[in-house]
Amino acid sequence: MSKRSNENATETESKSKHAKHWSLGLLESMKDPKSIVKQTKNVVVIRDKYPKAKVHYLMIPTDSINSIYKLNSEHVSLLEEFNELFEEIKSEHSNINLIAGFHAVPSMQRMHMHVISNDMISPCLKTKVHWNSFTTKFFIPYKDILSELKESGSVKKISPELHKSLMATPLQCNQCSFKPKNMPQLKEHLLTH
DNA sequence: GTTCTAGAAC
DNA sequence: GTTCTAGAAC
Repeated sequence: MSKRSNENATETESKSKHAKHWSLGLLESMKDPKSIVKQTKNVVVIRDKYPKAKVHYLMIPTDSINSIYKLNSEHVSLLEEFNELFEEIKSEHSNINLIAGFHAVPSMQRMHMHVISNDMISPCLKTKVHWNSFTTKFFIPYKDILSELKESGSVKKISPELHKSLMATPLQCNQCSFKPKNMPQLKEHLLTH
């Protein structure tokens, strides 16, 4: 079958004017019982649709907060609830190293905190951008966001130049000094940890 | 965010 | 010739 006819076959759902933009996907997942891991009045925890490690959850506020850059001092208590849920999740995964943080430049709408294991073993981890999103300063630890919010009442954006340079960071294992030549070599190496 | 694929890198 | 990466997607 040609590529063109493939596109036509799914045109109704993928190309119509009413199709939802991909960046709104988290709002759909938040409502999907199959994605939900746990839920409180203020927060929903879902499984990442394309996990980049053995454990990869997203913690999302029920309130319509578009990103960390919309946070103000009144959201400190929300972030403190995030930490309580993070501690709860850690206690449910006793032998796994979990880290919590935010992407400096998120692609998906609705503020979301990544809770991810440091093994980084997953078929969905494919590109240098994936890797650098979790292993460079592009990944802002939860505690950094909380203290910046407490100290200045908001979270400052990074410059496009810094964004570009972080994404271009040479590959470096997150658990040792190994510097892989390419992604396949990195993925092979991760299996040895 | 993912998919696809041209052309760079090997 | 095959593997791998990076940029377009209307």
